[in-house]
Amino acid sequence: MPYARVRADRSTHYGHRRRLTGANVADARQAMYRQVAADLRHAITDGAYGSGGRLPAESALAEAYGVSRGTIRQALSVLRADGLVTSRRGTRRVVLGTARVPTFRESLSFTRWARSIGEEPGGRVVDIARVPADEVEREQLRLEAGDHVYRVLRVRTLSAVPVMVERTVYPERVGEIVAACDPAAVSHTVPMEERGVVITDAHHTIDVTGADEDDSRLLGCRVGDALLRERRRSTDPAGSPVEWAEDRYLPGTIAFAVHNSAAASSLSRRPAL
Amino acid sequence: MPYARVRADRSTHYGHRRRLTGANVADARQAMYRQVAADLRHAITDGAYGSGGRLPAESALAEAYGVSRGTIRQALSVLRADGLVTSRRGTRRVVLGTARVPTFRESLSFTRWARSIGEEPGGRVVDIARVPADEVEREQLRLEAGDHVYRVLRVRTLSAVPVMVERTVYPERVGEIVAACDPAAVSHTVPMEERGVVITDAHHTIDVTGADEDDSRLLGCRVGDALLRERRRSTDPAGSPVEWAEDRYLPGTIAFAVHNSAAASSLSRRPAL
DNA sequence: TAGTGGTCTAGACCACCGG
DNA sequence: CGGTGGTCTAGACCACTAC
Repeated sequence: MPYARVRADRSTHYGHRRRLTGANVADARQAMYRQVAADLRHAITDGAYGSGGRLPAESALAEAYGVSRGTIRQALSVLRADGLVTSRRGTRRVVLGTARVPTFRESLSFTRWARSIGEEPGGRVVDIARVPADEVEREQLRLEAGDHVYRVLRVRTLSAVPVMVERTVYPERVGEIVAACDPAAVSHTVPMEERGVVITDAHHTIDVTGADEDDSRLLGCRVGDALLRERRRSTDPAGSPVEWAEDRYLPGTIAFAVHNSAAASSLSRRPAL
Repeated sequence: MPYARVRADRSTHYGHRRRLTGANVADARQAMYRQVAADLRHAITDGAYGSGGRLPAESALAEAYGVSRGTIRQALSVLRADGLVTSRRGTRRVVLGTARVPTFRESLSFTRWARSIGEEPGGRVVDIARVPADEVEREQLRLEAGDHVYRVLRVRTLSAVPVMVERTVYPERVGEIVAACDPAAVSHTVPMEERGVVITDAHHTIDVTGADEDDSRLLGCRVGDALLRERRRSTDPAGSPVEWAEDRYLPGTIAFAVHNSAAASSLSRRPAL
């Protein structure tokens, strides 16, 4: 009975408000559909339904959680986007996989990601400079001619072993925060968040490139050796660019995992320039 | 006035049904929210709002399209998943980018993708065999011991130049379709669809690997040279695995583009094995 | 044919952003 | 403060699947 969890919480915290209408039931702590989604997610990754198994009907879930069918559907759409379940007319939803799906924040921060898999992350700023933005940077960060950016070159480690070189360009207001960090700071994401810089969207391009002299020196490979490259433009809730980054990984250290579906795509091939 | 388009279509096809209740208005051809999403998508990629510009309010769109706010929100959630717009409480949605986002089907089929960018795709089956599934294949395709699979080795070309080697494993019912194709058939996806094999979900893992002897011979590179690798497990609407594929691209030919957001993630790093 | 998820409506209250 | 998107409800009809 996976859905007992949320119900218990709710009768404790909000039970007396059950009869109220509108959205006042939610938002108090977290949206109801998120609680339901989290609950079902745990049930699925715990194998409560098995791989290829069927979920209860929406109507059954609605009754069990004491919410409307719309709220249940909202919760399930989260799980569908993560690739945990399919759905189609006529039959109950089917569990596609039981693997845990990292949160968005884990997917953006090398530090959080490393810790989530039990590794010891490290980082060292090799070079940082405040310079006028070039044309590409102005385009990517949506800046005006004459605006300045911070360019940061940094090597990232797992258990003290270098695995990735990170070249990030920040608009001035964000770069100032990074520039104030200790060069050996493990995370830049955390100080940024503490200063109110929030990332809600990211565009990624993944391909292969050859190591240059910086890469060679920092990663201990030869110039020209192939590296897995991720380029990323991240934006805040207002849609303003927060960073433009190019990460280069030693082969064999990491892989990128993506899910897409007819309902929500998000992955595509692109000609490599 | 981007939203004039759908309205015109609708008054032509369904205008007389406007007053009906329930979902009978939709489904007839395509869901209303999909029409609205497609219309807004075109408006955005045509630059009608500019990059960083604001969309009309949901209420305004609802009135303009003659549908409820819920339907508009459903349409906008599609665009948000594609990374075309942000959204947050308090302000209108903002356009994140104006680049066209490929459809899910384009993202799965090398042939469709190549044509969508104006390239001439080709393919040649180098080897195909029906064999008992090994342990990994049984796991990936959710098969029983003793079940057979088809293993297909194929080289893919753009303008007759080899760019990718494809190793695909199919369960028997799908493999039979592929085995019946001309070895030089440009597309396997199309015959599969004609026989009722539909793919609705795909899990991808992207990393770098070294070329083996087959890759070397077919792509004209040296053994050990780095290739961009995509491994993919695709499932049908019922959640049954349809294929398990490993594609290896010559560096510099293609890149993968992904969007993710706090609202709908789907991208993650993984330790390489 | 019964049960399922897909689509749509009409209305409500709220948190949040900006002027 | 008004306007915006976020959340939730209650109900309806339908397309589709599986038996």
